Amino acid sequence: MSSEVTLKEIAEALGVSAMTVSRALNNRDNVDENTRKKVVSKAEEMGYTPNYVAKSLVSNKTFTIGVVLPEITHAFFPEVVRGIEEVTNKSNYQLLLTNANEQFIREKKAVNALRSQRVDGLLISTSIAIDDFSFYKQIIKSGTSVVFFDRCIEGLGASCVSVNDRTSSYQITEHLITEHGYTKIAHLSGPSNVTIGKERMKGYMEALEKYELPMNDQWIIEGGFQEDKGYKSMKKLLELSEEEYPEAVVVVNDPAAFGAIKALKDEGLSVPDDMAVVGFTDDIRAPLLHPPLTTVHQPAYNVGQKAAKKLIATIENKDEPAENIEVLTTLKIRASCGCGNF
Amino acid sequence: MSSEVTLKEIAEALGVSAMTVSRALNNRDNVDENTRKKVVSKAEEMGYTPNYVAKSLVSNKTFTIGVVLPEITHAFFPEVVRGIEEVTNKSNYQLLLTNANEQFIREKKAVNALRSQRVDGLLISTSIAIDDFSFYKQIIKSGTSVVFFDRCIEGLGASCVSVNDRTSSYQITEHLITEHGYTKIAHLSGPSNVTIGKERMKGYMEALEKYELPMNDQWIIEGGFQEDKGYKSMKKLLELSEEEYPEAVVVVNDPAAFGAIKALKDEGLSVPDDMAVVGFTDDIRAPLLHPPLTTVHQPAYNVGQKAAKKLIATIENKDEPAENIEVLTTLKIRASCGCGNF
DNA sequence: CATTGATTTGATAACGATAAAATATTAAAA
DNA sequence: TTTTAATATTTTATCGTTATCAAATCAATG
Repeated sequence: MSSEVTLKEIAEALGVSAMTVSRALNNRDNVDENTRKKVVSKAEEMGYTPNYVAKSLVSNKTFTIGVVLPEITHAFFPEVVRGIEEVTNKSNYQLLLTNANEQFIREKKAVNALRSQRVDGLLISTSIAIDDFSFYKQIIKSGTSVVFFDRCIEGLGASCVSVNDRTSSYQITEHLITEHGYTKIAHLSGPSNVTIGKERMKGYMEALEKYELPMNDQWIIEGGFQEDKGYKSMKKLLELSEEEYPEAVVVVNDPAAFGAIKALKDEGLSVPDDMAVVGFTDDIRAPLLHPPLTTVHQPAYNVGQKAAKKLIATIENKDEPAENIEVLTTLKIRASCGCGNF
Repeated sequence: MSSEVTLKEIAEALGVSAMTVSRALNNRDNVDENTRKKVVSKAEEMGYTPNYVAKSLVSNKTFTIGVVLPEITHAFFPEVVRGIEEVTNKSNYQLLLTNANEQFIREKKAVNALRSQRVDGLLISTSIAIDDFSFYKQIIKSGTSVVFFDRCIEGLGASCVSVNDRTSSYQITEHLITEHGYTKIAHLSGPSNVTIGKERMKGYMEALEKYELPMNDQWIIEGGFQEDKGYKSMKKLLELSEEEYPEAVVVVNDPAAFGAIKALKDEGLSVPDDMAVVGFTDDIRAPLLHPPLTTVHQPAYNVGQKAAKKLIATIENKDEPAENIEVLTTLKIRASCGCGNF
């Protein structure tokens, strides 16, 4: 960052001690009003910017929060980041943003880097494929402030902000059953080792159980969160004979639902007449689809705000109790489920 | 961040000096292989994470890059960030992300904060409404590495990665003229004090001049980059009498075009039959619109990559010459311009 | 066995800021 | 004017790491 002006240089220029300059610039008491004015104007004149690196070394505080995302696409996470941003900005924390790209190795690397940067706390949405929690267990035990969001790891004593995945998934499945009378309902799931994947699957199954509908292993296809994964899963589902086709499909999220719908269209099938499709996320593109996608609206911005607030509270008060915060979703009924008039 | 293990503590535990531990962990020569092994395993055992804050204080290097965005919506910038991210990740730099929310005061605050954090360099896309460049002039003169992207400030000696806004705007306007024979073409512009706003306006005007079409002040409406701004601008355009309506409208970017189309629909007008509309950005939603939006595809990811690469080169070699890099766009011809078959 | 040279380790200072303790200065009270 | 109290300033040490130079250890050579 080039050679910057230091306190000492200002001090020398004025013939006072560095300490006095420090005091003056930080508005502490015990500084003569004249001295303060002289110092402030000199600092301005010399283009002084305080060195937070040095400050942090003394105070053991960086006013920096590390954010670990599993992906940065157009959909959910940028919106969460906006929510985080709004809160941290008000409290003068800076965001160190990292993207693990759905790989736990990169996630680990990112977390370690952030810890080395001595961030004051971590906001983490964990990548898929974690089976070993010892990494986070140790970090949390070491006293690091952590708040998980969306993709949480439970049982580690850290707070968690998520969406009521299970009940939302239940509700949208229920909608297909009670409003449309579908009895053959499939599920294109996410990876089973990610909480949200598991939870959404559970909600789907609970709804089927409740209404005593047939559960068919061939109708449950494990895939992923991306469009191409949804496409593949649907292709696989369509390998069944036509008589075995379900009437409706609950897809784990919107991007995957986009892929699934594309697969249906590629096969010459129509949505929702041949097969109804519902998603989860309320991606910005969902209302623009043909037909507009029925989905679960996730208040991403709100998730970000809540997580950031909780983390800052935890940072600034070590006795802040951990809690699981569930942000509530709303159903967005559009046309892809078979509802008309859209 | 809680109490962390230090070099000294490891040193004491092993009965050696801190210096030896430092050397061992940083793979310097002049360390006995046995000592190194002992140190490394002890560090592992004690859960040591190097304190980059202290390291930075000595080395005057933070391996951190500050990014200043004018907004974080779903469209262009998250994609740019992904591109930046890809490059910085490979070079082990961390990203400090800030959002100025289109306000220069916040932008200034963000830049100062980042400078205080002693970032190694800055990637800046400047907010609208800057009339005074002295702020950046001083920063660049102080030796700070800066690369502007998308919304550049020229003439300050800093590199800049942008899109060929003027010629792209020219081309899409030309398309309206030569392919569709429109002679009455309006422009909903961005704020005139932002480079990209100015450039796109210029391209539009050059096309009109080239083809000797009438230029009408009532057809040039200054607005902004957001959907609501586009909506308002179009409403204003529609205050003209119907005979004065243009046949086509070039909108400064896609979100504003979405707003403009909404305004047209609200007035009962159809796109493109009553009025053709084209945008700029190739927002993820553009192909999903009714009708799909003809627009200019901006390689956002590529802009991010190029900007990050240039910045890192500048950081690591102070003699790296400044340059203006123009990333080329492509026309995305869809249906909103009047082209059929979509 | 002393000498040389290489290798390995240690002590000290420094990076830029601040906390805490020690002085110095000024103002108020006796 | 002296004493005391209040205010203002300086000095020293410290945060965790590394650069630099000094010291110690070791191996090889004559």
